[in-house]
Amino acid sequence: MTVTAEARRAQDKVVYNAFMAACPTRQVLATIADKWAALLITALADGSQRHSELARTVAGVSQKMLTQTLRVLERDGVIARTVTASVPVRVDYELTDLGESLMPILGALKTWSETHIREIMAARDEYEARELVA
Amino acid sequence: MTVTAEARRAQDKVVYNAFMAACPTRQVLATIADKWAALLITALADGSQRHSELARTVAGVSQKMLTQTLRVLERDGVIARTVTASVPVRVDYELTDLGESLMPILGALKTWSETHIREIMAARDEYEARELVA
DNA sequence: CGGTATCCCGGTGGATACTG
DNA sequence: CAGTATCCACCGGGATACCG
Repeated sequence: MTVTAEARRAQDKVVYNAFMAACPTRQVLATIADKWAALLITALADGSQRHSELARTVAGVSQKMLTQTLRVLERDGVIARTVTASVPVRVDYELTDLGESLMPILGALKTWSETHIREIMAARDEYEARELVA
Repeated sequence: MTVTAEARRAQDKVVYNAFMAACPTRQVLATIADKWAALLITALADGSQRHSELARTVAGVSQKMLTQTLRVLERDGVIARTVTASVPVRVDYELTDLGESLMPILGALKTWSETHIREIMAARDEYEARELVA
């Protein structure tokens, strides 16, 4: 019965969406685990930086993504944006307490990554090697 | 001078790419922080599961993304795939030692998320409120 | 200086159908 | 059951140009 199958899938989707929306970890990952966020947070761990400083610190980020990512982090209360009305304008970004509290986790992740990256690379090489046989 | 500006940007890009490729944390985030990976790893934390079990546990994932994500995790040595040649075929997935070693971090992330999700939500609401004024 | 606005390409990921 | 293949809509994100 096609109709009920479709209905079932639609229902699954609703349940799934509710699940996704409710899952705090997903929310947090969505905020801090995208292409630039973790890098920016880490960059700000050492102290506040101006927009242009961040652009240099996190080399390779485009204007657009820098601003966009900063907005999301500001929106979620991880960083604070301070505008100083001078000529030219000066904008500083710094971690909030919430942002600071994230550092231990990012630190642990960094440590784990540096410790295990070789294993991962080795696993990849091995996997590639097996692929060549097939 | 347009030429040098372009050359500069190209050079920045090379430096950036090298930086990205060399950064272990980025590699790890690319592996575990995508839409489904963290969910799958967490699902396997309680013990091995079959392909179809995972599909049910992580409700909402498509066949394609389930298989694709499992492949990446297998490739990076985070999970192990075991095929039992029977009829029908049986495929089990389980965490490797490397995958297990990831759990404390994922656990910490989960704890942090559950602890601070309210603050994040509050920050968002406040941000939205400010937006309305402007 | 610190942004917006616009264009557009490529990759992500969902839906569907088919295979061993 | 587990996986592959195809098609396609969507949007992430880079390049560029323009504003306050």
